[in-house]
Amino acid sequence: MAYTIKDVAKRAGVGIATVSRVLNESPNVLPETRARVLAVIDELGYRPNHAARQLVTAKTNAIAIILPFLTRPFFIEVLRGIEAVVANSEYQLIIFNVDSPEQRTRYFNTLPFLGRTDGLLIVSLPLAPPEIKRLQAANLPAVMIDTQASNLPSVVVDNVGGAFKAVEHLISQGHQRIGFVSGQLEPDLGFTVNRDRQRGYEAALTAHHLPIQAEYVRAGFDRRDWGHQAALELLDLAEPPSAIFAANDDLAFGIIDALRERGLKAGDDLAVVGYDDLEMAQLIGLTTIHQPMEQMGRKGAEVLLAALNEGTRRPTLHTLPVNLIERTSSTKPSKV
Amino acid sequence: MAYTIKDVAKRAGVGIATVSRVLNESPNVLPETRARVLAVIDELGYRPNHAARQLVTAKTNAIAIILPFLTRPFFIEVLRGIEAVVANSEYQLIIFNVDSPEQRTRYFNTLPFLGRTDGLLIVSLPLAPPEIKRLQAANLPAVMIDTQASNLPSVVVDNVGGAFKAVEHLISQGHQRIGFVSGQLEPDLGFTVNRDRQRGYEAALTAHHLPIQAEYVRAGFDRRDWGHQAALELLDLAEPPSAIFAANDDLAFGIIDALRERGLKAGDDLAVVGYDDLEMAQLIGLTTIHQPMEQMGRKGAEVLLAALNEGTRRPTLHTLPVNLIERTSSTKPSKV
DNA sequence: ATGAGCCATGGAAACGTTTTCAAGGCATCT
DNA sequence: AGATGCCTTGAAAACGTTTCCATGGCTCAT
Repeated sequence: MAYTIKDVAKRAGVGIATVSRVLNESPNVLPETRARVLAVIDELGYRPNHAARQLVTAKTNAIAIILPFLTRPFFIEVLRGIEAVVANSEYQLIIFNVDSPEQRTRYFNTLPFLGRTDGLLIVSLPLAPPEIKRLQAANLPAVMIDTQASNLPSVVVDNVGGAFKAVEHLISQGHQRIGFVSGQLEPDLGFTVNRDRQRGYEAALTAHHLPIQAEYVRAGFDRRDWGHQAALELLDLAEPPSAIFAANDDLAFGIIDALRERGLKAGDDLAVVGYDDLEMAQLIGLTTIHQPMEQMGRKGAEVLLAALNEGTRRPTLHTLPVNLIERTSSTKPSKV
Repeated sequence: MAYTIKDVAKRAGVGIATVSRVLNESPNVLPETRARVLAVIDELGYRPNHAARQLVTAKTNAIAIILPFLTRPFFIEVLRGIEAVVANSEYQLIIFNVDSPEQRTRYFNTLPFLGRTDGLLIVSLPLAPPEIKRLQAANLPAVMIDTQASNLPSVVVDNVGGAFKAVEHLISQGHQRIGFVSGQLEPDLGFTVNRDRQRGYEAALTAHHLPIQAEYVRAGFDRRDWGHQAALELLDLAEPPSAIFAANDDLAFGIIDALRERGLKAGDDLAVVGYDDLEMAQLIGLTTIHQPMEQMGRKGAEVLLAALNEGTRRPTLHTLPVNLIERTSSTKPSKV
């Protein structure tokens, strides 16, 4: 079929080893030899066979990214950051989406990327110790993004601190009764975001000597319609909160929707703060915690590439900062 | 390092050919032999080496997807559909994002996926004839999604027809002066969406004996802020349009934003129709053309997999339907 | 009983590289 | 002039599979 290194060698009147040396930019090749070989390569349109190369070098030049819920904006942004970095490297990006606990288990049991990739980026999915052990046994460098493992490099944001900031902001606006709406606290796939943000919520209340009221905490699902429903439930309480902190922007959108349904307006009638700073948050004036999603992806990819190229493999923890973006959904309420 | 087929053969007391036969589910193996080999495989935790296998079979078990602007919702949805199908196959998904004309050129000139993938999914990027020729010369099956090539299987939606529907809807609501806001008509990367939708816009006007007025057509950029700016420009005309058809939802969001700035409301004061039916369109009540983005991805992936498995390679054209979703942004205007 | 044919199996070639090792040429130093 | 050593080069081994081909045992029909 396609030309092989042998064809090039024959045509250039050299041995295949010399062609290989030219291909791999070995310094010990006479300039004129190199030129001749390159000319033949160009003439034939020769391209080295990846599989053969991989077989002998045991290097795939690919890395895999494993992430859940390809549909959610957060993961897309992370993916973007990763892609941007990887595209500028010699590596290719193989993507594995996990949408269910079964799929997750299957992936980490069968390790389908083993032998197909040089490294692994794991987004948001916490790993059990035996799973980590298996990765390390397979000698597969891995970097965790938005989740943490003590013996793997990890890139995270401070979810507890971010939630603390959000709630503290509401308190500084004079709010005393602050609701919390989030997805499952112990979800199937083991994310800890919601739990962490709840912790930040509680810490902020406690720090300001406010009570933690169970009826103000609504943990349900990571879906907009849950935000909607939870907001209605909170509004129907005998003493409804005057502000709501949503564990992510999507929930906040649902909440704002519910308010509108009741003829209320976020900001004027009830303060709402979200988390993520999705593009849409700006559009509708949602106060929220900005987290550098794309940058998390970038950072994670950079750490992995560094590990691959330089062999560095210390399990460093990179914590990226989050900050509050004040918009109209949390302006000072008329009545406190 | 890892165990090889030789280790398994030796330990099972068979030849390597027999192990290979077991691995590949060849029928001509005695059940007891098979069982013995499988036991050893399990015992050693043996896993076949991909590179070696690829080298001899010339099959990679991977497909590549090339798409622009990983950040835009449309492409994400398509990607989702593709991923869903591919995940259930034996193939892995390698992703190439192209954000600039240079990158596009580089990809299609160097064909970095050549020899690394068995097939190609190309999203939205039109291909020049020589590029197609090169793909076919390399014997790389490819399927186009949201773009069309006469000699490659293609999955498209009817953009002209969709735009026609949108504008016809506005006309049926009594509108006579209808603006059109879109991104570049001849963009760098060669998309034809905007051009196609403009054609639909003009066709609808003509079909209903309405004039095509140049000042009502605002082609600029595929960005929300352009929608914003274009809307303001249209409003400032001596005789502003009473309705605007936006070539995509994102532009429509910008338009609605601009209206709000002027104290106007989409639907009440000026009708707005978008295109895409993004999730957010529902949230803000935008009338829009729904296109089955995820399904396009699914269909494209299915066509490619069929081509790979069955060797079918006819350049069939699959056109998916679009339909109008009526919401509040296009309710009957007070004054016509 | 004998030949034909089938089935399970193993040996070995082939896939296309990289890399090791040996060798030859040439310049430099003594 | 001869020895030393570096630089360039090529032959061949190795990587771990699949697959072709040959072989031997067995069944079945004659």
